[in-house]
Amino acid sequence: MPELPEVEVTRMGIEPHIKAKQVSKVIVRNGKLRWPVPDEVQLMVGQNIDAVERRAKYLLLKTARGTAIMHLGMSGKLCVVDEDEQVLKHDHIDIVLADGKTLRYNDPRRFGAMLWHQGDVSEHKVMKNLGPEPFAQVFDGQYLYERSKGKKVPVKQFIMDNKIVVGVGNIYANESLFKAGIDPRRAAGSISLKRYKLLAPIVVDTLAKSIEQGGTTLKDFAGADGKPGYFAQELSVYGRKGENCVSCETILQEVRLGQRSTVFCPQCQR
DNA sequence: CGAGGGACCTGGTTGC
DNA sequence: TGCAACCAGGTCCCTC
Repeated sequence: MPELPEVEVTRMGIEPHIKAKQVSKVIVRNGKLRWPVPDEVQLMVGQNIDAVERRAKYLLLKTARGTAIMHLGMSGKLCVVDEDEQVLKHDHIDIVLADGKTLRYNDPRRFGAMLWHQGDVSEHKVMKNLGPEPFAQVFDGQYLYERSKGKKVPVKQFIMDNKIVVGVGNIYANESLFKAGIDPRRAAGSISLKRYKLLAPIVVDTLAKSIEQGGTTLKDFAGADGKPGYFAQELSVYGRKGENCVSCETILQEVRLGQRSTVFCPQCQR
């Protein structure tokens, strides 16, 4: 998937095409996503899309009647196409607009979701337990340090925990820990305030830089306009197991933490 | 409560 | 070339 930068790049890409537009039809070709797509999504029909927001890796399409909550899972994509654009394999949902454009959701693995919520979205079950946005004021080294106290979980899993901070996926967790010089296997609770004060802004900068560059292009990500992201060129450790550390030339090692591949430099990261 | 693992899916790559 | 095994950006949910 799309990690947070990819979701934000998607949001920025689709917003100008769908904001303030009226929905004329919602076509659900295959509603078997992570959760069944509820019939309530039809409540969008006739409504205007008032806002296109993001919370964590969820995209929120707000209307007066309720909010469509969308998640891209591991392989989801949203593109704006003409209504009569040929339907391809895995094009599961169309949100057709009155101006002839369509927001089209494609997701081979179907780990993504489309849900509907009336009222305050932050109360929805997928939203209510989320930690702060990395770009929020409260997210800093002090915050991470306080939350990490007593935790034995490896620091990489700690920063990927959505209850701690949202939006830090596998790529950016690997990259941020490398830049901060922290061994991803270390117990979260054993890391000093000083090091968390180094790490927090690095996480923020890494995500921000990736957003600026249009996300990271991996197997199947492209922005809403179909253009690939350029952040992949910036990756120091992710996907580079067995290659040389960009800083000290040591061979990068891989371990699995929480069943996720974790690449690090045993020399630079302590 | 925390830690650990399976589950959900398809498709691309790797290795025999 | 064929086919099985393994891997992938996420996150929920179960058991211990």
